[in-house]
Amino acid sequence: MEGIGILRNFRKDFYSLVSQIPKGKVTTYGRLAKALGDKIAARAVGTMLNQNPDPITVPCHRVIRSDGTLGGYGKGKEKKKELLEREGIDIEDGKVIDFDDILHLDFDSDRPLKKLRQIQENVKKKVSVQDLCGEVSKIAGVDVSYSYPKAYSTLSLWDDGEEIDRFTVERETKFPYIPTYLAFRELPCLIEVLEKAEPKPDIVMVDGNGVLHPRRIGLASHLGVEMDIPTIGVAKTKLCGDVIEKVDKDHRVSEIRYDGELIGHAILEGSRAKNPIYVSPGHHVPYDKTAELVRKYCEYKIPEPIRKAHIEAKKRRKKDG
DNA sequence: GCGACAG
DNA sequence: ATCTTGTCGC
Repeated sequence: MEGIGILRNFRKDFYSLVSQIPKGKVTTYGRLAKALGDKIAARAVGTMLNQNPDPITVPCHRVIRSDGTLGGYGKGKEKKKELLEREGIDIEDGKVIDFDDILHLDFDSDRPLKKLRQIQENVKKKVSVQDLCGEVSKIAGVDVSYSYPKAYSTLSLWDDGEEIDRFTVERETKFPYIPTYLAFRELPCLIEVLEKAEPKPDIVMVDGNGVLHPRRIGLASHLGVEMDIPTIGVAKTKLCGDVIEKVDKDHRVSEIRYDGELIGHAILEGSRAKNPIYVSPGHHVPYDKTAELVRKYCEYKIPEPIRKAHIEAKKRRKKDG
């Protein structure tokens, strides 16, 4: 996989960025996200600060919210306030005063997320929704469960409507969850579990999007190109796009469009399901075949291969995680 | 307060 | 994704 170096060092590089904030200055979650290359990572910034391995060299107390309020702190907000005031920062009514003057902006960063976007653009060129999966009998569903920093990836293998195998692999999480960059977190896990699958599935259902993505390169599509296998993306909530027509018991399928372009379908199956799932081609599977195949495997809201994988991965996490 | 960004 | 008891509803 391209950009593996970035993935391995992403967290370390982030903590180095935080260490650049000098005493007497502050920055915001969003500014740090921008320094990483994409403001969408603001919440991931908060999560990583929360996992700060060394508060001595990584001054996460100097990261506050864009409205001047302090935000969270591992040892409590009072401790954060105390540390900031000790560094000469004025706080009134829980807000930092004279914000602009002490805002640290000039981070020395190579903006790793910008590079990852470039990788996505390159991979996207290789995505195809042409039918190359042929006659489908063997289907795999994959899902990943987390107990930081461990990741448990489970594969559920089906042949002719019957589950024939199910197993889990364990590895370290190297990259945080950042919306639209999910592939860089889960791809290593999914590739590892899929390489061990025997026999090889004709098609893989992934817990995440395919081309239903702002850059048309979600996890399922990225995985499909990376391993050169047919894939389908199945998401439980909507990442982007508009559901054209309301889905209910009578209208179980609706197109999802983004900038007027078809990028997937909302599908409501399973008698107890209230909200739809969001389905899109990953690689080498057309839109109609994607929707048809997913519906066929929906006993409940989520297609069975993914559901079984999901339950098993969670079980493994709770057992030895 | 609303809207909201896969896992 | 994870943190988490009981509870409401089909």
